[in-house]
Amino acid sequence: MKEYLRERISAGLQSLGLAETVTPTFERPHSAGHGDLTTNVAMIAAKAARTNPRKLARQLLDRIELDSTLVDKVEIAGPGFINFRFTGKFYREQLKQILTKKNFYGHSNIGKPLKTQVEFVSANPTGPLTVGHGRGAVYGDTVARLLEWTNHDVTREYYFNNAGRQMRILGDSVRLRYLELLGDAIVFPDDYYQGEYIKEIAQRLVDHRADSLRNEAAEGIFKQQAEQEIFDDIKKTLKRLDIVHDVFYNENSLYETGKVKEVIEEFKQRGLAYDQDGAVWLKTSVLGGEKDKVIVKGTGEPTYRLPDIAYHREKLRRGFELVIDVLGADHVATYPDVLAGLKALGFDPAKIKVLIHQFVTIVQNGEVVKMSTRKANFITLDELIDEVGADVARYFFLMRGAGSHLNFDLGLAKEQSEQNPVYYLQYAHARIASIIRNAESQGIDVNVPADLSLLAAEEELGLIKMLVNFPDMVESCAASFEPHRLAEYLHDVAGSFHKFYHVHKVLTDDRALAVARCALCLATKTVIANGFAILGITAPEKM
RNA sequence: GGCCCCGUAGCUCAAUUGGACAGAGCAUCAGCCUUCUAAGCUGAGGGUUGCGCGUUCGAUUCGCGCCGGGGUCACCA
Repeated sequence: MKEYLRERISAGLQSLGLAETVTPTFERPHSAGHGDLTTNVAMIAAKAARTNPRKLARQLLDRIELDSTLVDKVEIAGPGFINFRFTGKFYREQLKQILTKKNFYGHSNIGKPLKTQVEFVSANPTGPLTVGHGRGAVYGDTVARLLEWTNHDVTREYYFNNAGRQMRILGDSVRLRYLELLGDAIVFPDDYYQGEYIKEIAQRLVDHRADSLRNEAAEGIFKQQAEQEIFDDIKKTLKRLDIVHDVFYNENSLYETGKVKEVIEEFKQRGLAYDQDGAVWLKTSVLGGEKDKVIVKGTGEPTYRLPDIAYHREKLRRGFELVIDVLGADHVATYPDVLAGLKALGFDPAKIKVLIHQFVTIVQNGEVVKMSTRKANFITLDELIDEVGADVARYFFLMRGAGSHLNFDLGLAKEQSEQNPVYYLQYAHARIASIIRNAESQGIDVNVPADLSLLAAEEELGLIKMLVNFPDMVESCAASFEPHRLAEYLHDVAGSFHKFYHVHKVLTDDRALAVARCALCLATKTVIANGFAILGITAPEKM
């Protein structure tokens, strides 16, 4: 429809000699009184046309012809908006599309499919996932789902590092707890992992291996055991939220295959790296950065920058045309160096989109809880899911924009879980399912073609119009990586449905009308279910 | 101090990416179940969109300057 109007309006502008000044755009007015679609071309072009917007709009409309079976009414309103209202026929056709396409309604083939990677979570296996990780996990997964619905080929990837200082400390933390359980007197350093889970891992080692590990090194069995158990837990937690990664990429492999070394060599060859004070420096200052940065320390160990650049180079070498990194706000400062480094190596950084989500502030009993894995001061994602369930947890993280610093009051989340917005949506779905069951038990065949022209009431048309927006909604949410707008939209759909439900009885004695309303119910159910599929929320048949 | 996010109803957050009267939920108050699920619906109150300039037909949205909160600026990841 937009395409049709765009073509018509463009033709009109052409004949007025204004085709160069403006390309028409259309949007849905928020007020129903302003029609179904609106354009502001007349206001934008008015200056160049040396006339006032309303006059220009009039001239424009006089020069074009519109298909009256699609467009019911055109109005010039306000400062110069042109409002279009579509015919019932047009909407009935759209409604049929929903009923025909079912699970696929909202899938779009627009744009060329890109081989896409979404990297998210990527927490090192030093402890359980926290509520803080939850936001990135759910956000990343939902962005991946949106991209799948817009026909991209998506790989979900988890990047981790099982070497390095933190993992060494993790292994030694387990070793000390193990010795403690054996009755040895130990000194447990403050900067070691304080969590209970460390003791549990140590306990299992005692159970299975008794005191046979007394002289083992921290980096051996202790670290391995910890890594494995913690990783298993992380995967289990993610699975509860219906998040499954396709690839777990180990940072270490970049060293083993010589990729890291290659990158250093190449930087040096290009004159972008140099030795100084025993370290290797990258000339980030000539790549747009403020100052040069160290990529290999005096100890011979690289800083995070180097493997990150090597990793992203591999991403692009693996053929990904779109690479999405989902990062927490604490990583904002890290990616410019990585992108600059890639550009210097001859890769196109525009293929990489970095999505930053702000932190979740945890509030408990009116106090802000500072989370730290090492200090074991955290609320785990598992605890949250135990309390409120996976659907509420997912919805909670998705209902706000990624850029908002959201406050999470755990007590409130528990209290409100019975009255959580997600139930409002699920209730609409369950309600429809129930109506359809009743219809079938009354012998109404809900699948026969209905006379949709019977749906003429305000609440019916309002609902239909809402439903028809779904594909556009999916597309624009995917394009802007903003799942929260889909959540808002579904909330509105549910609202429209509940209103319709209260005003009109679906299963009336008028059989033809009942069938038509059932069709509307089924279409609504489809849109809600498809929206839930994108958000990763279950669509209950009963509540 | 430099850079990045944020500041909207009592609280938590939206606002179609510059559009028409700034909207939801929670909380408060008043109504609606002998009708398909009341986890629902209807109505009321609640706002100088942190403050001040500017850009233009039009600003919550863009620019500049303040104020306040968070993050980040390592040979830590």
